[in-house]
Amino acid sequence: MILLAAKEVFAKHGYHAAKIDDIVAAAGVARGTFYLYFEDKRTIFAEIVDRAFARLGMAIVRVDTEDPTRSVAEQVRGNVRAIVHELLADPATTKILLSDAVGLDAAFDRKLISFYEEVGKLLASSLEDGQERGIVLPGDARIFAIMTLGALKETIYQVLMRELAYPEERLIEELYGFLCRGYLRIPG
Amino acid sequence: MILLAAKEVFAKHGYHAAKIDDIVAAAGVARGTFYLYFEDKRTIFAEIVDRAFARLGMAIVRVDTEDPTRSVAEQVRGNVRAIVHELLADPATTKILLSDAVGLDAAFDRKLISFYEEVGKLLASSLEDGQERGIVLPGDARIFAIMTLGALKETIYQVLMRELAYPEERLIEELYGFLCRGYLRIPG
Amino acid sequence: MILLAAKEVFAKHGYHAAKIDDIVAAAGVARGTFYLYFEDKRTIFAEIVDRAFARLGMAIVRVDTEDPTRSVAEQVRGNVRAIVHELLADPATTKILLSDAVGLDAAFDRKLISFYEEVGKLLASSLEDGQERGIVLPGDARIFAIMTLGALKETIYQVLMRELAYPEERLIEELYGFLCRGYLRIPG
Amino acid sequence: MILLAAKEVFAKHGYHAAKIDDIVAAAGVARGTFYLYFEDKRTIFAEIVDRAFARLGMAIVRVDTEDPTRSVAEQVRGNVRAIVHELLADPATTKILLSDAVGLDAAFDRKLISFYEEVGKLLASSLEDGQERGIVLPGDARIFAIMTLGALKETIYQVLMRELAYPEERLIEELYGFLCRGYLRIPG
DNA sequence: AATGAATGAGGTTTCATTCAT
DNA sequence: GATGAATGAAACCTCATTCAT
Repeated sequence: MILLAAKEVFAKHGYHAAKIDDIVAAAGVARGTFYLYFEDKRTIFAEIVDRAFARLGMAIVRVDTEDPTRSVAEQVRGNVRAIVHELLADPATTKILLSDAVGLDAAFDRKLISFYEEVGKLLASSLEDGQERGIVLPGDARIFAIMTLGALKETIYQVLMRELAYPEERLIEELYGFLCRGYLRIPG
Repeated sequence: MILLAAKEVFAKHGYHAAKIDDIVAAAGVARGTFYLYFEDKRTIFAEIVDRAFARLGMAIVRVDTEDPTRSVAEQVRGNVRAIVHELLADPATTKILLSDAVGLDAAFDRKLISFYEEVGKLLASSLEDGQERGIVLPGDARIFAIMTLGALKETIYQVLMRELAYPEERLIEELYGFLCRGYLRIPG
Repeated sequence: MILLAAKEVFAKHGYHAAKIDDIVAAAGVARGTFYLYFEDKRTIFAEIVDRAFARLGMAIVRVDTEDPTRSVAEQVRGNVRAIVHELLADPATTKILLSDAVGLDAAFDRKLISFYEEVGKLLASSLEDGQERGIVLPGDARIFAIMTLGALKETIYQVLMRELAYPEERLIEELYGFLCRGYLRIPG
Repeated sequence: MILLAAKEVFAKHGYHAAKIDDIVAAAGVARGTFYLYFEDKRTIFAEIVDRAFARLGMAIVRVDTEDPTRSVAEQVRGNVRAIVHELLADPATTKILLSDAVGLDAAFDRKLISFYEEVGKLLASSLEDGQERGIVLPGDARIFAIMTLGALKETIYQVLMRELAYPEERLIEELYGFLCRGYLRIPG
């Protein structure tokens, strides 16, 4: 399938270094077949990114602070787990999201920023919810959300790019712990 | 000066959309003159990134837990302040670092990863130092470093790309607070 | 029917802008079906032109200067009328003949020139006949034929392309008059 | 010079069969050089046609029926002579005008029709002038103009395409005679 | 040192045609 | 007979780089 082949090629070479020829060769179809299904290179790349965003969007569940069946801790961990799992399960796509799609062009930057803004809003509103219940420390929820997102993105990015050998569960625990406690205990 | 012009053009359009013509037009020199000073497009871009990395590298100072004149808190805040300031003082370069330089090609990815690895090592070793003194919570210092870097990068990235109106000092405080406490206080 | 659909599409868009897709869409058949009936795009276009030429060829009747039942004037008018009628009755085909088929490629140019040459020969021989009988002024009958053909072609071409609103009979009279008298009466 | 080379190539192969490669080969420059001076194939073709139209437009002079120094006959002959000369002097361009530029696409058709319309208007207004002075027979001057144009175009077209060996002066005389007298003398 | 006209490799895209179903 | 998914040759055009002046 062309989309799959394209995903691998983009992940391997990056957007610009990936030639249509590479994609069709990987897919085992003729050049024309590519253009039968996708308008152009940009379009298939956007398709890959959009699908990934859609999957990720579905992996994130709003935290319900009043849910009697699942503690907030469980729900937060669950979210972190789902996202980390989604990202690590398909490294090619994740590399595309975190590396190739970044700084592609102005229009694509807007798409990325827009997605992260949505995620940020969802997270921030959960955090504000938590702040009302005293579960979340006072402070700017929007920035909390951004920093959380950044910690997560960078962790996954470096794990993938540097091929760091951390088990998934370990990353989840570290991220969760970081959110709960930070790490600095400055005396006095 | 050509380098300055190139910086603005790269920041505005991104690496690939930036044409040599745009750069020389912005610099007010002829096309040939560009190649008198820079080997090629890649080289001038790398030069911009390398200089930025050098400046950033110099902004970061190893935390000395035994310095009697400056508390650790002060030193950490000072580091965060220096980095944030450096990044916000030259938004064009920062946009290049955080957006355009990402996913450019395999070689450039290595350069980026390598810089972040260096920064991570420095930070991690400070953290390990702090752990011995009980100032830093136990845990994987390398991951702490990565998450810290991610929180910082994403904050600056979104502030620049979304033109969020946070005063510099505010961002520093939020980042510092996040490192110290996280934000979650999960009951029970 | 495919030929009909092709005729309309060629007339509307011109040979090169007319895509096989447009033709089969207009004909309501699948792409493959087209190639069941026609070798290729060139062939169906040539078919349209050839049929048109055949019809036109049949519309032209050699003038018989000795026919006791129809005067020469009647016969000439009849020829002009038949040709004009044939051309205006099927504007799509006429546009193809006078516009799309012109300058298509070397081979097609030869086909056109060859048809016009045939028509010219027929006309010229009638004119020579008339010259012997004093009905046609002395002069180069071949050039008379060419100019007559040109006047006719241009008139129809402009009527079609500019959508000039001349009634058929009017055009016939003007053409006939032009052939009989020219229009200049240069004094002295 | 590229324009010259393009003209020859277009005249020889026709618009569509003429490849940019043919043009640059004929011009002895690299492919990129072509695009340095001309936007694309269409543009250089239009440039050739526009220049030809401009030259032809300048060759045509409005007939002044009151000019005491040149008789109307002289002026008409002069016009025919100028146009025929212009067309025969540069056969490549003329072939382009009369063959390749025809039916190229809708936009180009409009350009052609528009030029012929202008020429037609100029001629028609001269003819109307002549009608007032009794020099031109009564009748639709617009159609006279069209038929005149057609006779001229077709004559030149066939002379070029069939390589008919008529001396220039001969063609001028035949055309002039045709306009003055037509050729039919239908008895009774 | 500075220029900018010329270069041409390299990539994208189109669309007439084929052929297995 | 009919279909339409697949083909791939062919052509266009861009733009980083060179080099004679």
